Amino acid sequence: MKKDKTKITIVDVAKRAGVSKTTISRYLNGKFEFMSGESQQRIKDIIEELNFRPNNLARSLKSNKSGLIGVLIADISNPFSSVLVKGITDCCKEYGYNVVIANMDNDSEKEREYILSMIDQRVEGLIVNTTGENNEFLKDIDSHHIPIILADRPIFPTLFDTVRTNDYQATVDTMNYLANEGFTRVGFFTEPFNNIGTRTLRRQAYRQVCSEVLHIEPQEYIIDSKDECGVQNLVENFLANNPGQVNVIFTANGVTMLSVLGAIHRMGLCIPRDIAICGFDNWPWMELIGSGITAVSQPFYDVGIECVKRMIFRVQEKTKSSPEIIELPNQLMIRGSTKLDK
Amino acid sequence: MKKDKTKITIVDVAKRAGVSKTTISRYLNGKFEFMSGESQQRIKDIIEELNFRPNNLARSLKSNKSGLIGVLIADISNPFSSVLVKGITDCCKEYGYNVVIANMDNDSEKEREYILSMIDQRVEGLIVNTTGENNEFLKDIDSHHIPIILADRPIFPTLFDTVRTNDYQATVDTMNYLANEGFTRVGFFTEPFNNIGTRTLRRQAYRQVCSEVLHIEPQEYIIDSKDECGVQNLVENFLANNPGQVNVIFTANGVTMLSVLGAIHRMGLCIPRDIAICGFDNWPWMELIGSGITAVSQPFYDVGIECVKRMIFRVQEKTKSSPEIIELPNQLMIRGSTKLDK
DNA sequence: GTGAAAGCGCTAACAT
DNA sequence: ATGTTAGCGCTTTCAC
Repeated sequence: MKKDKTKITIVDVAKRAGVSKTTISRYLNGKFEFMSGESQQRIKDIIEELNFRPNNLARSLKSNKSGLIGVLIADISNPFSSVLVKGITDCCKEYGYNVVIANMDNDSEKEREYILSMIDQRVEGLIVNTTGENNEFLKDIDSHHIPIILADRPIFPTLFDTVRTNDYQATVDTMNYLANEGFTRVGFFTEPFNNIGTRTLRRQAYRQVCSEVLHIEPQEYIIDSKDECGVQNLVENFLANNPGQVNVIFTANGVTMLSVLGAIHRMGLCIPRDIAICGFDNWPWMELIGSGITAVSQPFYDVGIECVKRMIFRVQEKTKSSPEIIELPNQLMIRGSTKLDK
Repeated sequence: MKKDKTKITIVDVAKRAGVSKTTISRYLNGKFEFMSGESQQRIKDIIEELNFRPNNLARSLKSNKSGLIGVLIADISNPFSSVLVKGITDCCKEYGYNVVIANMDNDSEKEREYILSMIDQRVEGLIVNTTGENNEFLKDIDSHHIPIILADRPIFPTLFDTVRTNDYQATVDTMNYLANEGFTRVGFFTEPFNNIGTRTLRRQAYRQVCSEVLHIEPQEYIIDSKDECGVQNLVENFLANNPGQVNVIFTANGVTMLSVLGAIHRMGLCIPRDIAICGFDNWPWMELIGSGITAVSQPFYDVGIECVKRMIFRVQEKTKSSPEIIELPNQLMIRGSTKLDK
């Protein structure tokens, strides 16, 4: 039906309409005051007839605004990421931005490469779920005058706008809940910390409640989620180290939860009779395991939304204000995996 | 440490280095044969000193190559999507492309908007996990000479390159397995078909085995996964309709599986004693439900990879060849949810 | 109400 | 080995 043999430009439209390209440009930018009603209609028809679409590359070059926001995700296969990305893309659409996305694969080298590549693309801002290994590098990026918003994972001291969840408080609350429930030993299972602010915060909170409320030594187990056998050993260790106690495992994130649940399943243990468990990240399937897995539900979608809103604020502000931390509330979903028969 | 008060360009570098901008351009493009070793070193130093990064917008405008690939995802919150996206981004990185991503939210209107927006951005190709409602529109896009690759969801008749999994055969195989296992009734649970090729194919295969192997009437249940109550009713119906039979539920995708499992869980039924179940999409947590959920594992990561490879082929080919279907194999993961006591 | 012309930052003939 | 020049497609003064 429609055809266009070769790239058609504003000039083609202008010729066909018998006006100058200035007028076409004005039309494209909605400045209809500067043309007659006839011209306007004519141009409209011709654009449709030629199936013309303005070249944003050229527009962007002129205006120095690409309409692009760069999003760097530490590990996009983490289910957390897709919810975050959904929040970001949904909100960007509202503001008329497009999203360039990159997957770091937990590799700080890739993170650096991508950041530079995004700058080359002249993205107007960067939303970063950081691998945690590029703090210095990120600071340098500031010299490119590109706003950076950290998603979920803070960097200390606070140099950038950060949108995160109240992990510290949520951990404290969960630990207190466990203490009230009658648990006497809590094992903290986590992936390696790797400078990731979120994990570190959760550990701090865990330690605090251990010493101040439970009056026990922290018991921390660092797992390698790819090593099934290793995870199983750690679970065994935890149980062996705490005979006669009321034990519960606290996992620092969803990946760890999945690994530990796998180990428990292979070991044939019954939740919560043999071992209770709870942890960060809440997913629909958690309702389906036994009588449900107690979990901290994190508002990742909203984190995405808030990141974009802050980004827009930064892009529009005239004089640079100081970085801000936006903290969103987590919610503890209590299910059967931490309910003791009383 | 490094500073740049204002946007610095190739001209600034040229001035500082005492050469013409052509030479800088050559340097940026690695054409070192065209300059002395000294110039090369000088330029290198100055670029670092000024913290200069070439403006890709300008480069792209010149070369008419944005280095961008557009990716349209029907529903990015579907776990399937994040694996697909990971495949795509990983592979794009290898070929030096960046990825612009958009979430359709299963909305065909948004799909159209985004496609146009991507064309405006001059993406070099489009990878589309389509909502299934824009077949005509997609055809028109061809007039923009932009290669389109369909990811996972085919459109019939075949007008575009498509990378998908062998759903038809996998469904037939699974159905045959169920028949062999001793099941006499298979209920097919799915979300509305909505023109989505994948779902339609699975239904066809289901029907074929019903009539040719099991010699039963197909029993299809269309669920609304948001309506918990409704799902539960359908499961009850299925059981009520088939008293005295050996029943199994076959779910057409992961979302349906989750809904149906939720209903079964709330109804207090035991898998597989009261009801057996299996279906499309395999996720780690499926090992953890009872004695495991039998599922068809789909190679979504590889689908992503193949989409990009095909895209690269299209971008580079001189004369347009006809569309091709690339079919990747699924794998049936047999677990306890379909094992009958014998 | 409309147009001519300069220029965004870069690339690529075509010189020399 | 290096520079001059003419654009890429669009926006935006400034002039009529």
